[in-house]
Amino acid sequence: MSERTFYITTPIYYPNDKLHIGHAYSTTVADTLARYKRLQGYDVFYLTGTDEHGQKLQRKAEAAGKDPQSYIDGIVSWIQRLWERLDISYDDFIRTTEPRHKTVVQEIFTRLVSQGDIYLADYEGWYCTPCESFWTERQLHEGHCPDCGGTVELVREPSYFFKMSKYADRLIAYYEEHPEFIVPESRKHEMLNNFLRPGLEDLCVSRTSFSWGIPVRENPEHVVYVWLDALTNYITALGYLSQDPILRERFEHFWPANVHLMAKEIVRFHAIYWPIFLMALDLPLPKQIVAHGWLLMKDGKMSKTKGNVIDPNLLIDRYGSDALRYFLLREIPFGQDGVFTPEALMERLNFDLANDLGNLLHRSLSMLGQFCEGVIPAAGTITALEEEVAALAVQSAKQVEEALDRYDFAGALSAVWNLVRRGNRYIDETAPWALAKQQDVNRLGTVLYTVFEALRVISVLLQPFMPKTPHKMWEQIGIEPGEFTTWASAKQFGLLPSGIQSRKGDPIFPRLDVRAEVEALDQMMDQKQGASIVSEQVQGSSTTEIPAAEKADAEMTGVAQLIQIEDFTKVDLRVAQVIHAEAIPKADKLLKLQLDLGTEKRQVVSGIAKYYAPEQLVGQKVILVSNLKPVKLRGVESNGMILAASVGEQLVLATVSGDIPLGAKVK
RNA sequence: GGCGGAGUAGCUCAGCUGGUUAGAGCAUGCGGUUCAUACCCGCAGUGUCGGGGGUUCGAGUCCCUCCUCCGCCA
Repeated sequence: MSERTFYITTPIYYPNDKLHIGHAYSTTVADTLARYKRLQGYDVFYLTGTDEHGQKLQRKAEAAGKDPQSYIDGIVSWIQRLWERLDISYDDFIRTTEPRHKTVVQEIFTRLVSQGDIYLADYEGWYCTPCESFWTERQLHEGHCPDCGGTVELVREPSYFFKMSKYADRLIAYYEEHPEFIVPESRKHEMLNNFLRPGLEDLCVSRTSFSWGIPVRENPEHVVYVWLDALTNYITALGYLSQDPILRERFEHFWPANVHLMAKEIVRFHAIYWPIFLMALDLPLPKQIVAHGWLLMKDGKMSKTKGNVIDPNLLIDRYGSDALRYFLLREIPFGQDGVFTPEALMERLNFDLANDLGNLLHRSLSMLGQFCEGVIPAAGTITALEEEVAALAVQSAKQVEEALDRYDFAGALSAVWNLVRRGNRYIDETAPWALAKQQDVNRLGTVLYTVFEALRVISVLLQPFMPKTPHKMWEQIGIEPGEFTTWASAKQFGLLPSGIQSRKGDPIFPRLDVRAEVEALDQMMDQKQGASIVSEQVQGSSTTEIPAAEKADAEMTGVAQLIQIEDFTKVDLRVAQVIHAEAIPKADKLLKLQLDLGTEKRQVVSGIAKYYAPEQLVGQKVILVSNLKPVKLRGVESNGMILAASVGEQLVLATVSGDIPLGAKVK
């Protein structure tokens, strides 16, 4: 294991409802940092998860006629599916209802009681159920909850309290000794001026008004306060106080966290309560609390009632996960609020991705095909111009790191795009088509080599932000992930070997019809929740209860069972030939197939062993779903799926009716 | 009311510890190019850097004050 570790967390999300692009933003930001650190060679642990307790969830489940856990399970699997679709590379997903979390929280609570940091006393206050918050008399706004304006009820109950005041001075000192602790710094001032300096009140850390929580072991009518429960996920997930020595070791290895990432509204819990809990447990404090802004909609904060939420799945369906990630990271100045508008999204996708990056790759490959038979030439004489491009590439790589180190994602991407634009300009300046006409092979070689080397650097630098795009670029350029795609390789210009056979494909980002897309997106938002139901039914993955009103809404639109042509074109079907087939030991249904797609060979595992003997298959032409995410079946990697028709116990392979080259697209 | 942040080209924003003619992208106008996804490249701009005062040889960048917006708290 590497010496350098990097532990990063997102907040654990509250699964009372489906998530929106604001949550996707937090998680994407954390993912980008996790990927960046992995590329730099850090031993990274990236944690996300769900915060599954609380009265709100209990009531929501009741309203849906379900027990809380099964209600939550449905939403959690929806969330996990979303993260999968967004290429979120988390190392663990913690759910606060898991035993590994609950038992440790109970143990922590017991310990804090026994050392006197938590004590039992009477609590009286005004309670707002939707907000799960207690308010003092004077905090109320005309007798109503100052947060939501709802009704409050006077509650008196014996409760456990945490002695916050005992640790306040130590925390202030910690802030002073660690000026980087809270990012951005203005949040630190808020903490100091509003809470720490005026004096912390003891925090009520238990509830008796509902039962959906972690029971206090020595007094089970009490459940642990949601924040004490939720925040500790950051240590329970790693293995704090685990029975398993390997997990305990993991905790020692990664704790303290390098970054707790979150939106600004929960900074207070992370910057005050959490460090104090940790002090009481005698654990080191996290290195940084990093707060980002909100993603707002045109008409303000996202909210279900405003009907301005947009299901991230719809955007992924339409534009792809990389495009969505790019937009989020590029458009929102980190730390500030950003505004989501269909127009802004379209501009970013068309201008930056399609016109600048996609077109640069495409035009370069096109020239390479026409002038060099698709083979990357050796560079000839290097002039000052090439040196300038090379210098910019190296500089861009450094700027990306500097920007990422200060959480300036927009700045990092803009550094990459400087290089993209320089690439386009370089092509104009050198006019390879003219060089080809003049048959200036030496100069043409230099120019095209330089262009592709710049593209290689660009692809390497994009890895943290857009996980799929670099692979698409490499595939078309003709390089395999390896020594030319490492993070460090971006700082060296001239690594790309010559003689590579490129494989020009479709443009990696299609140019979009702005007007049509804006209209479609506006409509999606107008449809409110109906829109996400359509998406779910297409995916067939939801176990979430759909309220009747929303069901009716979906039925009225009448399109739930239809798919768009775009949905179909996402599936890349190819003609392939079986060149080898063998049974997989201990798997009576599976065969391991080697396929020839013309341009490449593929290994696919197929569940057709009951119907076909391996020798029957060799030579057969089949239809391959070529862009299916790779999986391991019985430990054997499968890169795609072949199509077959089946009914009952009958199954036949789908094939082509005439002669056509391998790799031909089926549509 | 207390504390903090922000106000820079039509729009979205960059401008670190004060230093030569204030920048980028988009939008606008003109021109070039044809390898490319009607794409790309060049040129042209416009800005009293919220208003006013001050410190300084010199301030968008520091200080004071006022206006507007936002955040946290009460």
